[in-house]
Amino acid sequence: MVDQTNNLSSTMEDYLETILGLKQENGFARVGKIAGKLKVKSSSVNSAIKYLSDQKLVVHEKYGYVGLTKEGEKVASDVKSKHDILFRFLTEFLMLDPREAEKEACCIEHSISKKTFERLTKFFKFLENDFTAEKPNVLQLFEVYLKTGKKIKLNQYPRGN
Amino acid sequence: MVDQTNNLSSTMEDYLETILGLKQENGFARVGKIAGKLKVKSSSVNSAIKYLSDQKLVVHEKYGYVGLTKEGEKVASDVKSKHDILFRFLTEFLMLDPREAEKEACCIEHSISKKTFERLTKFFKFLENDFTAEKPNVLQLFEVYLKTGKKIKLNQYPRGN
DNA sequence: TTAATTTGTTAGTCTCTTCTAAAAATATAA
DNA sequence: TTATATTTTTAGAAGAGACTAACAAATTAA
Repeated sequence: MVDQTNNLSSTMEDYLETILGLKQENGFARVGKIAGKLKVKSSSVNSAIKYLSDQKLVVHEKYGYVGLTKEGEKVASDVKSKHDILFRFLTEFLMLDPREAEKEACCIEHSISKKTFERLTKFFKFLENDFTAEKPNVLQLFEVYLKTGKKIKLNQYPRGN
Repeated sequence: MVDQTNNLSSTMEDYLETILGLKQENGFARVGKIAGKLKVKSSSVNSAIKYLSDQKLVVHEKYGYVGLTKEGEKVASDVKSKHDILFRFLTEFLMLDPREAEKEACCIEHSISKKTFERLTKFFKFLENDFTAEKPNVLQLFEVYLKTGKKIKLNQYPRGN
């Protein structure tokens, strides 16, 4: 059993997440690209990688590719999952501008608990496919409210679309 | 016009928020109490206060009370507003344990934008008082779903309570 | 009013994360 | 294959924010 007390700083989580992202986009990650994505200098990436290697979250041979260990990949994809659900929540539910939502998800992703993540996930499951007898779902009604300030009743909402 | 570019770290926001909280609870704030709330040493509070004084967000005479300037109070109560709406969201909506929700709100409060705050606020306004023709509202249905995993239809929900 | 206790301040250190500048390795072009 | 350009690494410095330890002021008890 490996030490599961992954008490990583959000900075380090960002590095892992970025490495995962680059691998998914390009098939590989390297120092310069990571720096570019995170808008830091390569030397900062280097320090981070050194630390993450010591933590057995990252593998890296000098001047070569940067990879994730099994453990590192788990951490990275957990963070990414949080990011994604937050992005959905901010765009689909609160109807924020995707660009803003993206930035904001990046911040919040490090702060939410597993439980909150699960609940948000369940909430989207709950909303999936209308389950009421009526057509319009909560989101549609909320959208109307945001636009018009009017709380309409289910039976006032146009049917048959 | 004062410089509104209050690009404060979350640490500094925490100090301001704590000072506001203590003033509301006890009528005043002082170094030791702030340290206690934030679980840091008094010397750390001192450094923070020095910085916040320079920023004209806090007033402090040696060995005396710590107060907020108009500007400082605004920042503090903005953060508190974010905290409160997040707490509501986490407890009332995602139905998280209040203790967990409290801790989590403390983290997220520094990451959410004004827009997100506004949208969350509007969402609660939107939910206020049932506006559908039916009794059960979204929250109640979601609660049932969380507990039973079942998506019930409006017309299957017991009436007349 | 002096002594004891509590509270606040100062000085200096440590960790984290960034940076710059310079050196080393690798990749590309001539 | 040598020269040039790019990328990576190293070393060292800087800032934010925490800490400890020692000192100073204020408060409380004798």
